[in-house]
Amino acid sequence: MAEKTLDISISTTAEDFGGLRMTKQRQVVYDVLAALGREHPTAAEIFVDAKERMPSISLATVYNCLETLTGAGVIRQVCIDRAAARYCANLTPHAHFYCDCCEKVFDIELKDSAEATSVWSLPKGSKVTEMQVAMRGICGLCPRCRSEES
Amino acid sequence: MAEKTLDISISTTAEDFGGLRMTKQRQVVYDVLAALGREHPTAAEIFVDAKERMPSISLATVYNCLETLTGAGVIRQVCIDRAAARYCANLTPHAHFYCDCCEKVFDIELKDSAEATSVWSLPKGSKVTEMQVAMRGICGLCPRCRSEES
DNA sequence: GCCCTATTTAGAATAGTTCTTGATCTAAAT
DNA sequence: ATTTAGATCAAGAACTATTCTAAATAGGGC
Repeated sequence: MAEKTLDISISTTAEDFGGLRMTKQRQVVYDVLAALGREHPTAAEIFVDAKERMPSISLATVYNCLETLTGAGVIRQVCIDRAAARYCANLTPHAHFYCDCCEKVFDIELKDSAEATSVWSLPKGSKVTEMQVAMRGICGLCPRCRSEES
Repeated sequence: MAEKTLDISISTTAEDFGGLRMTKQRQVVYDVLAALGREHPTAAEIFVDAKERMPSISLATVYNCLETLTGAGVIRQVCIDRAAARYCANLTPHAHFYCDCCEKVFDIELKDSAEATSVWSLPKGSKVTEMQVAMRGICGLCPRCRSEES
């Protein structure tokens, strides 16, 4: 599977994206996250992989980069309960499903032409800028999780 | 506003609820949370109020009680990003809205006859046992937040 | 190349939460 | 009433994820 790094590196290497520089460290952090695909790694996990590509990088920098990239809207932070924050490069509107059985985090896509906020009765005049939807249960995808169902 | 403590104290004081004892401390923690209504206090905030009713109570006990009550399904834990966990005694299916302007947390009810998961394309065979929906934006409810809108 | 500022590094500090230990309480059995 | 076993509590230590701090470094504009 080719690494999905082009989106960002072509358009922003050594240039600005939203007023920020795409530094080597930020590029590495983004690349690592994109390479991990749908795995939703934590900062510590990203740090391990980033260190392979750039041994001098520090954990604080990984945190800084993740914050910068999140602020720039290039990646998303995913918080499930109070566990360590996870990150993903999938920017389509989607929810997260944590499987109690296999302990993985899955992306759940929005149904065709559905609107994530549509089932909620929001007060008039309110404006939603961000939405995080986290579900927990049994994914039913892997054999073990299928048998787990009562 | 009368304190909404009866639900639990009548049925469970000194008795079991789900195999657990409703101890004085658990009762106090529940009462404090219920009395705070829709304010979504943190453990530390609950601790302050609980100490007024029972000066000997400790923070660790507040944490223990909150965990126990959450596990028993009597209250809900609400996590928004990585901020301190908040708690609420409102058990109806609802989402949370954090207002960036007034920094309050509001309950958002489900629309009539709507299903919270209905907009998401869940994999076949999956089973959702819990769902947390957190929105962030401007509530538009108080005057300041109304003027905040562009 | 030099200067200015943004960024990085490493480690200390912090906040929220969990863990540990011994004390206390409760319910049930004696 | 006493004993016993197990659950719960209090206090503080420990832990974890994250943020902060200060000094070093890097990169773009001149």
